Amino acid sequence: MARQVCFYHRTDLPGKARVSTRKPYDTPRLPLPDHDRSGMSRASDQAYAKIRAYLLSGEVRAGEQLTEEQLSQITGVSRTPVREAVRRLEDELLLVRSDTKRLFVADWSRDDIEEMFTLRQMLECHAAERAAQRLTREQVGALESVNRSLKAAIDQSPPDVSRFLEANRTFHEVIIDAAHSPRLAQLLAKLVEAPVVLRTARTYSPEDLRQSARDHDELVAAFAARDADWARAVMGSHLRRAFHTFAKTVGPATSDAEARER
Amino acid sequence: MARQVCFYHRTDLPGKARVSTRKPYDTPRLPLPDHDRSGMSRASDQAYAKIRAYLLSGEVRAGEQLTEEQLSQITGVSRTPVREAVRRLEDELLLVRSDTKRLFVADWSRDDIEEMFTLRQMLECHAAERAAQRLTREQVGALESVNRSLKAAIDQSPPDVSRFLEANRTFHEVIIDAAHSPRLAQLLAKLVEAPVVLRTARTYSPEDLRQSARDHDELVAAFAARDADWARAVMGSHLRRAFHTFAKTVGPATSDAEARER
DNA sequence: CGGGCGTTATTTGTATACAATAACGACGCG
DNA sequence: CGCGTCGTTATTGTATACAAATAACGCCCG
Repeated sequence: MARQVCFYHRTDLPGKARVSTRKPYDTPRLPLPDHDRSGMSRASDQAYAKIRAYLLSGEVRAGEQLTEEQLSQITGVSRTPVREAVRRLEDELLLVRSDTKRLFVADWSRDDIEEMFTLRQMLECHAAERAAQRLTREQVGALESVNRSLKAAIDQSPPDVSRFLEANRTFHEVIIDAAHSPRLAQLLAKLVEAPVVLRTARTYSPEDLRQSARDHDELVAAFAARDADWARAVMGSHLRRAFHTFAKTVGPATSDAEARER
Repeated sequence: MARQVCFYHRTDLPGKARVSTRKPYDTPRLPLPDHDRSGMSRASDQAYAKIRAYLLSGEVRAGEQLTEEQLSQITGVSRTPVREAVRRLEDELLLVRSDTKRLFVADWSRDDIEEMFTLRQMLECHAAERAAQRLTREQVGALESVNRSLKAAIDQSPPDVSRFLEANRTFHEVIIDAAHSPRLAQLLAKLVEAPVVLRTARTYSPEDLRQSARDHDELVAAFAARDADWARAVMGSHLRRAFHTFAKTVGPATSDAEARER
């Protein structure tokens, strides 16, 4: 049980030499994204949250230029933590830099969105497959419970969309966690974050919501049966349909040849 | 053909109001990783390159703690660009932060490596499939040419490993480019970078190298035939074998249950 | 009227000083 | 002797000033 730790040795090139033979701080093998980090205290985290909220608020249009100075004033912190936050948002593809390092609000085309959904599907199907082989009874129970909450949100009138989205997010997170593939989780985090921008304009039809709930129920059934193939298949159709309901609100498809000219 | 640009409007909350109706700088839709960026001029880029070289040099051991101050002295720039560089290296999983933000050299377990190869295989098979449908005649020619260089590197005695690695890298890059999926490229970049750390200790058997070349030849054949399934299959076995030859030099596999206790 | 060129102003990049946080070590108490 | 507590030191985080890069503007010339 005693996790093997990796005793460290400070080479201390220019500073004072010092060797420690005791267990230091903590020695993560591979630390993985601070997924559940509660550390929202630091200025850069606040800046991140505020800028993100600003982008999702619709006050700012896709393609618009932003400056670090502006963001610094919006967030109330100096440019240093703003730059940190901006880097994270670039990583999530909500912000974008031109080749001369000017900052813009990302503008997602329909093809960009499809690409994103395709990748997400590929990775999340894999996650579902692995999860089916690894989920504990407790985790399956958690999924059921989350899904009850999701259905409750739908059954309200009007449906509580943000509660739905929250439950949906949690549902998928549990699966990804259960896949026990930290880097998979890391890659997915990047993909899942991005399209949230677009949800501002989204309207959710009750039927879409109910179909989602049915998909989740079937996923739970697949997990309970420990049927990896089933889980993968359901996850695949779940996400692919999600793309199409999403795409209906955007534009028609572009051919690859046209897209290449952009 | 005139790409539609998104004229921007500076809201300029606190500053001077100003509206421009002319095309500004440049308006990237989604800019995508500065893959080919020649911009290695800035201090943060130099810091990145130097730190990376330092990590690969073997002067520093996995699990060892580093401080921004040390890296600042090694690179000769101040902590600000060092922090920037460190963020990039964290992203590539060469560095790692503890939950209290201390910085460590990443320590990859065999399972970490397998996980990484699995993800890479999934994504790169997809890339090969797409590339088979999209590669131009010129690109196929480029692959052939690169592969000639790769074989030349092998046929030297002793084989020129770094030239081999360079050609190999280029070969895979051309395929990923041809897949026309910028976010796929971005995800793969993250995965491909990491294991390079481990190659310091790697010895490449001539037979492994030759098999790689044969795989590449078969890939080219699949591309020339525009056979997406073939390309995907060859890429899959190519990468899976790469993992096993890689793994032979590391340790035996760990069971998932054991791994969970770490 | 339009297009190139130098100047100005805006924006990003870097250095440095300082603040906040976390680890270490010593001390004191049970 | 173990273990919590507190002061010290090490390390990361933030603010600010300044430097470098680059886009905007006005000017001149064709």
